[in-house]
Amino acid sequence: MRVLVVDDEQRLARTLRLGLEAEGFAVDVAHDGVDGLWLARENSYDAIVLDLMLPGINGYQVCATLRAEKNWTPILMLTAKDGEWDQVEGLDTGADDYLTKPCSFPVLVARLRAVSRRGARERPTQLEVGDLRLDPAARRVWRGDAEIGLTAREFSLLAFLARHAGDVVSKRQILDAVWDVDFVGDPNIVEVYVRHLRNKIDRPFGRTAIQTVRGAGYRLGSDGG
Amino acid sequence: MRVLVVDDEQRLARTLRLGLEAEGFAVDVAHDGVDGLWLARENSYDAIVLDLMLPGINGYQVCATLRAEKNWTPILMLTAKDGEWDQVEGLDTGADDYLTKPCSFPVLVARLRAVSRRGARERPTQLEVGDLRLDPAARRVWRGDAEIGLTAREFSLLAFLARHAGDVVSKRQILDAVWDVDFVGDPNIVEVYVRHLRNKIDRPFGRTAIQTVRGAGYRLGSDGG
DNA sequence: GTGTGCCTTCAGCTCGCGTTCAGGTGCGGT
DNA sequence: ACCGCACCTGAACGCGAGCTGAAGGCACAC
Repeated sequence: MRVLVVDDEQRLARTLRLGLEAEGFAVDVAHDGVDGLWLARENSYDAIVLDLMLPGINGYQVCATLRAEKNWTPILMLTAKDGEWDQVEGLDTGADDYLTKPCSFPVLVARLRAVSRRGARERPTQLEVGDLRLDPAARRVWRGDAEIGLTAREFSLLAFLARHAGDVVSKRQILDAVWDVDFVGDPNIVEVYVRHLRNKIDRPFGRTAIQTVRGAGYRLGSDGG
Repeated sequence: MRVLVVDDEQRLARTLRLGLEAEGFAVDVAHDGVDGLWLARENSYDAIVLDLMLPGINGYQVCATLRAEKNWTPILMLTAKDGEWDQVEGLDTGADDYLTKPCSFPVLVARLRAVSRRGARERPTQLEVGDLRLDPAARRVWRGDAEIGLTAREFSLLAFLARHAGDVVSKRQILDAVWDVDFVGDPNIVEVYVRHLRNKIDRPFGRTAIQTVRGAGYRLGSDGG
């Protein structure tokens, strides 16, 4: 779970980062609207926590800009205002949920989970690449009619490749998405898991769906398999 | 699209009426549980927005009463932040969705549409997964012809799994839905209850309807049992 | 008070999974 | 032809997710 926190209050931002990381989120932080917008564009987050009041461009504008760019990353808006329900009127910037500061941390985490889950639900139910079929919700994979058992990591990796089917994805991109943005350790782990996958989804079927692009990364293609 | 709003806060009810009408809904408003119940009985709505805290009879009772009367109109329950959840025993009141106040208007509309859409395709009185059958209203469960006695928690858990049959649900999702959004305590409780359930609905029948998906959660499936 | 049933906590255990490592292989560059 | 680097391979290891049995605590009935 990757989360972007955009808040100019250093102390709050820091608290959020630490707390969310403790909850198992991978957290990026931006301290103003420009940085936040840039990070949101460059990366793919599961959710964005966005403070309304920001130096430079404010939360509304960040949100509206992203939506205008067809970026549907779930956004949880933080507002210091009282009068809570006033937000109801005319607040259609495209945020998925609102929270009034101060709010309790468990509440924020719960809402964040709800919001990102809802975003996830709107993604395609099934992924298909050639005769390879995977169901992210059920966490199941088939090659033709044969179901294949994968471990959690193997599944995450395959799902990531499938979402970028036909494209080359670098080892770094894979580490960021399947492991953690700040993964430290031997990148060889990717090769190891690619091998596991090939042994399960390719070799038994005489296929080569996962191709190595030397010096660039890997590509999942329907051709060759 | 006819919608009934039941809320005793005049200002909020007014805001909702105007907003929803602007969205093209036909809106009726009731300011207490008795009126709400009466309107819900007399008319046929596509959805009901129901505040939990009401003078006289509360939202929970309204919901339970309607369900007891086999009225399956989709219900979107509104709760104030924190605390009120505690009063909702087992969280299985028969409401179709919950929303915590304050919430954004777009969110409310989206959820309302989702809920009424779900209701549109003939809400099943009973949940069926393979030869497992459960009646949420009566809180009874059968495997084939044999009725199985479950405790409140066991039933809530099974009902939640059944509503997401075929999909993997994480331990966290289960805690949020069956226990509380801000449940604190040993998540091991989920494993314990899964075990209880298996001992009652699977083992005696030589089935494995509840599958463990290591690193991801649990899945209730018709296959495998 | 006594008893019963349910919810929750805890500690011990097991095995699968994730990760690391130490070679091995082959492609690309010069 | 040679070399270096990127990638492949097989095995080994440590850990932690999930399973289990038991016991404590609480509410409710009698």
